[in-house]
Amino acid sequence: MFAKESTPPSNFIRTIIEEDIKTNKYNGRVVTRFPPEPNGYLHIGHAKSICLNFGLAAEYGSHCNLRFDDTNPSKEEIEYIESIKSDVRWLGFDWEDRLYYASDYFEKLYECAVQLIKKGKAYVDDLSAEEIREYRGTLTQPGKDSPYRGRSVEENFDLFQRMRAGEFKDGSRVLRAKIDMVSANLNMRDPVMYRILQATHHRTGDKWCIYPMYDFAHCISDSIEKITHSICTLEFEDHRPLYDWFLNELNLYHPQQIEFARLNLSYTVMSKRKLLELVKEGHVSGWDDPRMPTISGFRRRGYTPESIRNFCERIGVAKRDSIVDVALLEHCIREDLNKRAPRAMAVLRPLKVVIDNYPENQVEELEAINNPEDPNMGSRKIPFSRVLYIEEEDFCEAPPKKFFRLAPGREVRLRYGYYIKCEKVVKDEKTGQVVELHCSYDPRTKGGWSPDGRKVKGTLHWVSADHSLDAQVRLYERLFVTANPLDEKQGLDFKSYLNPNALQTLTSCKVEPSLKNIALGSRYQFERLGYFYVDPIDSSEGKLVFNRTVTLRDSWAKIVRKSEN
RNA sequence: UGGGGCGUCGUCAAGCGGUAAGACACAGGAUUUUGGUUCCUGCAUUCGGAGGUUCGAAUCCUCCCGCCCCAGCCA
Repeated sequence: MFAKESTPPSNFIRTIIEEDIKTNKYNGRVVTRFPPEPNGYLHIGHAKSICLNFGLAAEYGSHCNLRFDDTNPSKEEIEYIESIKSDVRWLGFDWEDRLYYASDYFEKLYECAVQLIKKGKAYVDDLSAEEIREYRGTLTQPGKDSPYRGRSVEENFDLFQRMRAGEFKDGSRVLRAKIDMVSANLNMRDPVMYRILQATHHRTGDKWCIYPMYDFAHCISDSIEKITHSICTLEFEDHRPLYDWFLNELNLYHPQQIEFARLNLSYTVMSKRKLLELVKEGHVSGWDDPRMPTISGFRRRGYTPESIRNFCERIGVAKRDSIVDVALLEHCIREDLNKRAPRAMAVLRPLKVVIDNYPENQVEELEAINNPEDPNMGSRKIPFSRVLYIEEEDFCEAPPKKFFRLAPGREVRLRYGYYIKCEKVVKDEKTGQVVELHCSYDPRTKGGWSPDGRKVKGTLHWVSADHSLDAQVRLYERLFVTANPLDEKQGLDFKSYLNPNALQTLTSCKVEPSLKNIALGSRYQFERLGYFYVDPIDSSEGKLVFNRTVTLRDSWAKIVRKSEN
């Protein structure tokens, strides 16, 4: 693990940076930035970008800025800014005193625009949005010049000043770069630089009624911050000529834009728009619903920042579109929690077991190891008594082949307890449901060892009925039933692939008494079941609510699945 | 049918003219008081296809095929 972390895999961005350092392109500097728009919560795709940008900076002994790309007040909110900051921090990254906003640069941006106007490289256009679209042409047909393209520098300057002064209404005019209406790259067909928006900005208030567009604001913001490598996703590749054009025309410090493929994860969706839709339509409880691929969702699910960082490193960085198997993410969190999470016993679907030959009222304290992977975590005592609960699925009246658990007449081990043998099955007369088991125990097998060396095939987890604590447990599965919900075959909407069983809430779970006063947000492995997280929001004094982060690998389930097919 | 990208194992992904890393997944086996963990073993004679250059090609050239992105006053 450490070897892996100390020698990060090679990728094309690192190669570019190494080359730039060698040729002294930026005097050996490496400065990056993470530039989210505060219009939604961060998802694991952003985590990839965060790890990349902050990681690269750290690797080259430099820094990465956090900059909010807040140029569109109609979509952006303070709530998102706060969530983004806390998510980046939670992931383990630090922007120190370099928290920036594109809106901090509005005045500078305005000056740049004026400069382009004076250079004859920008003009105010009175065409409507629809007309601009028409004049732009199509993918295969060139565009044509706006009738306003030939305005004088003086007129453009005057109009632009009056746009800023609020003399015109929304949508009536825009400022455009004068580039090339017949360019094969649509982004170069006189892109809009400023639009009029009579909106209150979350930071600048009503100071502005014109707002810069992404292409104009982003390159200049990068330049102001002396970024060296401006890393963004593939869809901006076509924008690079424009990025370069603005900086060249303005004669500004010029960072290098580099594009990589965004992360896609199987069994989920990654676009903010779609995630917002799930939130707004109530398919999930919020942005931090543990079913969501958001950073806050994974946090609430019980994922650790380490596991997510490790995942981001393992998936690599490249330019080809891909869908990473969510099994890799699950592997990363299991790997982390296996080493760190203390073990405990919890019974999700309790089946009552009475040990008939165990003395009534007797209680024994048995020793249980907290984490077999880490002896330093010590051990604890768990009470054993005559009436216990075991997992419903650990008993089978007519066991199939390879079923090693409890069955009539069969002996199994209770973990850290005794060997018990099923003597009698009690069923509900009406439903035929097994409601209780009567077993006998072998007093010589205390702790789970047999002096005569006889072996049992199965070891079950259990809790003492009188000593156990009640708990609510939420079992989470994948949000979608299909690996690629965007593959909308037969015209099906991605939401038609939503997994109706992605959340199952169990309310009559029983957990061992040592979990009495555990900390909110702590993580446990419930033996044989999976890793669980104490939900910090819904748990309270005397009320335990656990979220299942991920199940343990389950080779028995695999066998069952195979035999079913 | 314009422009920009991309095609290496089921999924990610190294490789940059010297004869296909690694991870996940999967399949066997060993160990095991978690059917967990750990540990072995197997898993691309082949790099989208076809030609060509070369002693030698996933790497260079040519053509072809496929996939993604672009026609917001979103980012």
